[in-house]
Amino acid sequence: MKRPRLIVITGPTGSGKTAIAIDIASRLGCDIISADSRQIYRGIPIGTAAPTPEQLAAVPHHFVGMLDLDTPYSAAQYEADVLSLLPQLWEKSPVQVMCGGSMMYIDAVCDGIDDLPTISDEVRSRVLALYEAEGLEGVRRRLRELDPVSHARVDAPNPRRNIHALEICIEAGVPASSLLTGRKKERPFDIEKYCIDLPRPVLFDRINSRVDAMIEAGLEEEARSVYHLRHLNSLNTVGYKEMFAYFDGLMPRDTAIARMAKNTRVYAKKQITWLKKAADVRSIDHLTRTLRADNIL
RNA sequence: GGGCGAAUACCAGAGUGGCCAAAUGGGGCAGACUGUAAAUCUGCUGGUUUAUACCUUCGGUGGUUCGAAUCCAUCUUCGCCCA
Repeated sequence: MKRPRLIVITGPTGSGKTAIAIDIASRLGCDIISADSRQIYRGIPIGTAAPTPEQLAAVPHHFVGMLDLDTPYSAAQYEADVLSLLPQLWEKSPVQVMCGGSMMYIDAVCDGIDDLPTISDEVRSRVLALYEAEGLEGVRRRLRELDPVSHARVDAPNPRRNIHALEICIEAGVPASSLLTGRKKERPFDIEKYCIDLPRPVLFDRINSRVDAMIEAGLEEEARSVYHLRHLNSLNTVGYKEMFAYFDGLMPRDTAIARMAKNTRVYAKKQITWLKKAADVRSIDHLTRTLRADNIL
């Protein structure tokens, strides 16, 4: 019996993943599992370049526009959700397509991440209080007491990482580092990763014009409509941050738009860096070639 | 024609005798990443393959000085003001 397959299509933002994935999925007759930490939210389709209603109608999508903006979500949650969904999808087709640029989400599904406790509100606010009272130093000090290994390993000047390590220690009652196995999880399916790799000037041109298109499509209105929720993590997102700054009078509109494009380019670069490190990613051409050979494309 | 002011690295902009290859911001480049990841954080950004080292830079030229981006003279360009 053949193992089911998961075809992962990824690449930096603006590289054209969505269109390619839809093309391929529609020919394969499968669904699309979106791997995008922002398109998963409802109400922000323009700024996140979510698939259009037509695209959504062409191929069944999962994890798009699924959550309210105030619902917390995470890579681990995504891993669990995808793993529980996949068996149902495979009943329809032995090949499924995952598409997205949230590299950590993709890794969570493909390689797994270690089981860590969910941080309770109580622990979260306790650590936050410590951070506010004693700063990063205070957090680092406490972390060193509870978990010297993490203290040494965590990116010292990074508040979020230190806070999180400490939260895990407190929540779990054991050192966070003791919970990390560093082992890849075995999956009962084959995974193939493909990446769209455009020349940087081409990619950056696409990003710049996509920002203009978003503005034309009404990004400003969309951002206004969620402005009251701006403190939420789901809106700590390129496109919205800059618009909010403009609304708050922190910068002129033109500057906000220019920064949006710039920050999108920076984001793309981070994705490229992540992709460079991944050894198991092949070029998208490889996929289209094999599909053509099989007469699917 | 006269008076004043300005000229600094990719850009903006500090620096006004030694601690200056030159603050800071922007932009650019590179990287980290195990439950907020479109997040969060880091490094580099005159040259010399490494450098607590050397070399070349602060509009041009010539001086003063042990030592100049910083002082003087002069030239050039730009801005403002008076004709």
